[in-house]
Amino acid sequence: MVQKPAPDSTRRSEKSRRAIYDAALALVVEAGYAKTTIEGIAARAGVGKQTIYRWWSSKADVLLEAFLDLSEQYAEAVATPEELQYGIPDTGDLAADLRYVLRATVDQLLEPKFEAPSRALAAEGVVDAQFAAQVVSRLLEPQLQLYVQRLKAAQDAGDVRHDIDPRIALELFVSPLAQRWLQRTGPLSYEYTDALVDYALYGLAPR
Amino acid sequence: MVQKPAPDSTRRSEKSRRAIYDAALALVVEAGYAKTTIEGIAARAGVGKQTIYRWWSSKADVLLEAFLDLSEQYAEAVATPEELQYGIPDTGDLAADLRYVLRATVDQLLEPKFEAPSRALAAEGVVDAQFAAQVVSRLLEPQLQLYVQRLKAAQDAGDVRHDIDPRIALELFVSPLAQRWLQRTGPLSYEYTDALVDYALYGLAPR
Amino acid sequence: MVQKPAPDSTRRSEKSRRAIYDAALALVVEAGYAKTTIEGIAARAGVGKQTIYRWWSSKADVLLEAFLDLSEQYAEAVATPEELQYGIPDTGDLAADLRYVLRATVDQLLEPKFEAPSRALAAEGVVDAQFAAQVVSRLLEPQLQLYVQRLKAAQDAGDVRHDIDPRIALELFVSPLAQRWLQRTGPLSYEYTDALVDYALYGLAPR
Amino acid sequence: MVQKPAPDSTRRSEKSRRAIYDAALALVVEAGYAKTTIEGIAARAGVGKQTIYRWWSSKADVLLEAFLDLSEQYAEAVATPEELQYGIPDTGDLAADLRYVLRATVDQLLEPKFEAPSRALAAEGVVDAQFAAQVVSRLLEPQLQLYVQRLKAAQDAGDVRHDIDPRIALELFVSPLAQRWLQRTGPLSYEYTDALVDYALYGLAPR
DNA sequence: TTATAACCGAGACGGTACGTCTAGTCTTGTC
DNA sequence: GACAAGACTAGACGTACCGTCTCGGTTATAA
Repeated sequence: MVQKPAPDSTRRSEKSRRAIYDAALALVVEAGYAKTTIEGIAARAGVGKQTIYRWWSSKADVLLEAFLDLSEQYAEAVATPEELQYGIPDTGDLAADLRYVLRATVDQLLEPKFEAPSRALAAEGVVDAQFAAQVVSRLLEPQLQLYVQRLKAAQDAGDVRHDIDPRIALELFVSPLAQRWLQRTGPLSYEYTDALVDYALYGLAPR
Repeated sequence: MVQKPAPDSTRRSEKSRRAIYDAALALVVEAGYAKTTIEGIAARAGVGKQTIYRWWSSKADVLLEAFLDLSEQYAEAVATPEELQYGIPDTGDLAADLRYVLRATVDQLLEPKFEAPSRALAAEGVVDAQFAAQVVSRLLEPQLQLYVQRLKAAQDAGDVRHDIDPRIALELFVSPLAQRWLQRTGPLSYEYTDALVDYALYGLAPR
Repeated sequence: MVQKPAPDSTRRSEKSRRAIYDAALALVVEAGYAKTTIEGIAARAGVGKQTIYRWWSSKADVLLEAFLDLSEQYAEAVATPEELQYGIPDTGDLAADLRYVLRATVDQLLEPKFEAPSRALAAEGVVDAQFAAQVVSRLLEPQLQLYVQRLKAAQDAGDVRHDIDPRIALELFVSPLAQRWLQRTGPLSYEYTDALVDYALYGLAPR
Repeated sequence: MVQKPAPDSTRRSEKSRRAIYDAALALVVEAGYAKTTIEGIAARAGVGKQTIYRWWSSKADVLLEAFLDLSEQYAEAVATPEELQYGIPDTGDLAADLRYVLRATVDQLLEPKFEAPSRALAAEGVVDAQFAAQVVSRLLEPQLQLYVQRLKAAQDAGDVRHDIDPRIALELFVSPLAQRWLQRTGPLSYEYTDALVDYALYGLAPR
């Protein structure tokens, strides 16, 4: 089997890469993922198709990198210095901190520039295990680890049972929100996320 | 706008419909959703393309109906008479009942004949709101309502706080499983689902 | 080989046949032969497709009968009693008679209701030998025989050489007109047809 | 109206063009014009459909160019140097020259590789005025002009009346042959074409 | 006078081809 | 050698008709 020699990344055009990211994100927002095509991205970016095929293996791959790039830019632009380590606030009141973060997540999930590409990546991952591994390791898991850290701190402070696994525990409030958003099984609201925090922390069974 | 007259469903070929369902499901399992085409379904079913376009509006639409049909068949074939009302068991022990059902769900989620089409429907819904509404109302919500009923019974029995909303509460253990499966954010196992039931019922905070 | 039993023509619907003729002719005039379809004819005639397939073997076949019917109607409506035997006038002046008939032919060839179906039949015949045999025997040859008769009369009157074959001779003036019209190799005009009569009767070589 | 940008003909694949010509001609000969499809041509030529649609506007258009190309090749292969100017022989005996050429034409008209595509082009032209203009200007008229030249030479030599129009005169013997062939109104033979030359040159009326 | 068989309008069916669109590869000329 | 441009083979899209078939309904002889 003849292996195509890897392209020389030192000679890569930064301008083209940026144009491709912008075009891919814009098309997904404007036309939807299904109607976004490699040809369309190339045309909008003013780039040859081969330049896309040289550096990425699929439409989804382009979009993943474009979205990661967007997230980075966004984080740099918005975050205050103390949020730059990009954690979940720790005011000592776990419930309040979680309510705050989930409310912020709701806001972000409804912002079209994030929503459209996020959905595209998620959909691709649902159906393509290999791609899902990329999405999880580069996008989802890093975010979930922030919750793990906050929950571990809460365990140290005695606010969370010591026999629970933080990696599972976070799913009690994160996954319901994720599923409602992804599968549209219900509306998103602050009341909803507040309730999730309450139920998750104190359980469904009477005390 | 010119409206095509609706086809006469009384003259519809039952044989063709069945063949289309079978072909669609088989192709999704064998080749994957992305490589499943209307043309391929028609060819495999021994049917003209127009027969598909006459009765369904898209590949996803075909698959949804095929899957609903499959579920019906499966339910009829497998269910014992008392399960035929198709509920969640109520032995009086809520935790045990939920553990049982979630373990069964894990088994089903890993069965290829269910997994492949389920993922396809989910992925389409993630990206297409209109289709998602169909999936939710015809597939997901009916299943979720079974949990609502069981939780209400548990409230009556005093096993669940009276101030919680069952429709939200069920998400504490269902959504984590759904998300791990859909997005592949973690492995599925009986230990995992057992833990979910425990955490959800008794909360994360110490008693 | 199982032979389909011939349909019972005594029970045939005259109304449908007329409607089919009208629809076929109208569509060929309005939309052109290529865009005229059996389905279109059936729809316009308010007739089931099977009613067409029952009585005719092809689109061309329908059109041939429709055109023959039209010609009959036209002949009955227009012809004076003495023309009803439908011959070429014989005033004793062969050249004048031919000039008259060819001028009338030019007029008819340019009339859309005749032109469109005539062209369609001709085109089909060019490419389909079996159909051409129908067209020749039912449409073209009967008309050409009128020239044969007139030329034979002219031979008897001594106006035409006795050693010529009238069936060939008539082509000297008829075929040029036919070809100009069919293949559009030149314009049709009275001057042109007058010239044809002159050249044909008296030859190209100097006397 | 949005105009598709014209493709860059300098980058056109010569190999594909040749393959398309060959496939088109072969299919018309083997299967007939009606059963020759763009898809079939593409498949036989080992070419994408788009490559045909990029360079031609219709099946008829492909065939016209294929036939012109064939004619060129044929002319180069067969013609002796002196025939390469490709005229009608001028031995001084007009009648003999015309008899010779018309006999050769009969032979060619009956050769399947020429007959099938010629008929297809003629049939299309009968029904499509715009296409007919192409056929006439690129195929028919150049051939007819050869007769015009020969007849003008004959006029100079005193063998043809000076008051006749050669462009019309040639039709006296060419059009009958053309019509018999096209519309199959009669058999083709050397006796027939010889008679046409005789009648046309010396007229039908007695001398 | 009914029944019964054909024609009839309607249109669903298995197919085939249309003309368009995009995938992914390859080629050409520019920087 | 990366790049913009775009021609190439391949094949799916959704539509339009083909010619066959099945369905009720409506006549028009034959029982």
